[in-house]
Amino acid sequence: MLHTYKYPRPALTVDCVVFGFDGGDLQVLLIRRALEPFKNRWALPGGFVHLDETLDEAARRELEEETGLREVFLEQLHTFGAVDRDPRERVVSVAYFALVKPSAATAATDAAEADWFPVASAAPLAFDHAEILATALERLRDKLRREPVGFELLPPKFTLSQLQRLYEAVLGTALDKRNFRKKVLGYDLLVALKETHREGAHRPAQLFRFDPAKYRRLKKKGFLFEL
Amino acid sequence: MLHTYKYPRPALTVDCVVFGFDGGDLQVLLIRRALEPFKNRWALPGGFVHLDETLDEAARRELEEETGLREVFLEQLHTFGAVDRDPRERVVSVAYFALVKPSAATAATDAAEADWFPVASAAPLAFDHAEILATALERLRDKLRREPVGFELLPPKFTLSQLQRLYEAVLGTALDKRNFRKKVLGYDLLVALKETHREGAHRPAQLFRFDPAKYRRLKKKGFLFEL
DNA sequence: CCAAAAGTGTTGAAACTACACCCATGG
DNA sequence: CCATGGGTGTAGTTTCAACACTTTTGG
Repeated sequence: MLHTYKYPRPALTVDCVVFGFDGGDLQVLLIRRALEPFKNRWALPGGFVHLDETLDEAARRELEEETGLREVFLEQLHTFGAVDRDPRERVVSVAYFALVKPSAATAATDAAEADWFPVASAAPLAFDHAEILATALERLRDKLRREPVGFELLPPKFTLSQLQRLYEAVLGTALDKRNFRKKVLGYDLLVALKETHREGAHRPAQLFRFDPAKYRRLKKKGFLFEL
Repeated sequence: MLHTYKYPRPALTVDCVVFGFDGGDLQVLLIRRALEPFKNRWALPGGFVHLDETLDEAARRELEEETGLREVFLEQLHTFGAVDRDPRERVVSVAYFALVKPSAATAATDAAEADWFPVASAAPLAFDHAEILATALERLRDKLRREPVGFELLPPKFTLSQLQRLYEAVLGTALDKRNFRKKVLGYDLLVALKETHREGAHRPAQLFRFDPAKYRRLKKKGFLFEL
């Protein structure tokens, strides 16, 4: 069945910039394209928006279809509409950015043609996806400093050092250990667990979890997180 | 001529939230709709995206066509894609937000069915435009606190009191005069002019202008403006 | 006992808040 | 001369940055 309109319309897609963290590098999830154009190039997961779904729904659907990921932190990023961003025809793309925890991240690797790449060395990408990725990175840095979202990239139980390494990897700066701990704990958003993290030949580390309820309460009172 | 596609496509529009400041209230520019649906209701200026223009270009074109405004500060806000946001058919809208100086603002009033409303008391709006406006307001508050964009809502030459009133109107809080002046001048982004602003039966006020070049230089060095 | 990461306090500098009076003008 | 908004400085408090050593573990 064909669809006919009085005026021409751009095609509308969603693309997702999916970030993960392996303890060392910030990573992006990419899909190897099976079809032309840009056949065999790596690209952001995404696809066409259906008429009966919202943009958010389209992003989640495509993400699940192409990478198997569900229940991730997902947020609209920016809409890209350069006239020639797709060589075939006019395509406008609503970009999303997603954060996934390491547990989910490994699942994604099973997906057919998906793989993780350190953001620093992301191969040449299809379309304008390099630009989209750059925009997403900028936004992530901003968000990390102003909202407690780092936890979305860590396991539910994590150590302060893991959290610090994440901040350092994303922001690209070294942070002072004592000041970092003071500040983070000062917000009183982390609960110390009765467990420790043992690994390697050194003192075990205290595990914490993030308390989202506490954060919501604080946010309502106009509280501003700032790393 | 008709246009035919293999899969159905949403229509794609842009909508602009245009803010102005009259010295007292923050205002939005609205258009009275001439056609159904929502005939005679007030709505955000906007319209369909053409195939040969970027989204930014579409926003600027529509703005000029419907309000006569040109050369305004314009930035993409968010894309709205609820399935039933337009009762006729699926329409996805890329929302923009714009800041205009008082001089330009008066021009807009001449436009056929355009008028300014205090944001607080914006009449019932068409479609989901109230939601778009709310999102834009949130963004404006955020932006005003983190980037020096307030000047886009003031005349090229302005007094510190005008600037402070703008901040107070947008943020909805009273600010301490001395601290405000100290902070703003401390950034060294304003140049004191040799003119004063005389008005009313009191001491004339020093006029300033914003120095965009200075700001660009500072920004490159990782400087963060914060009111 | 050695290597490796976890954990912990203090001090000086800078930034923030609160606050009250004199100044220049027009009417 | 009076009403109106313009303009200015300080002191106490809080926040920030810099900085080095001890602890616990596994091998």
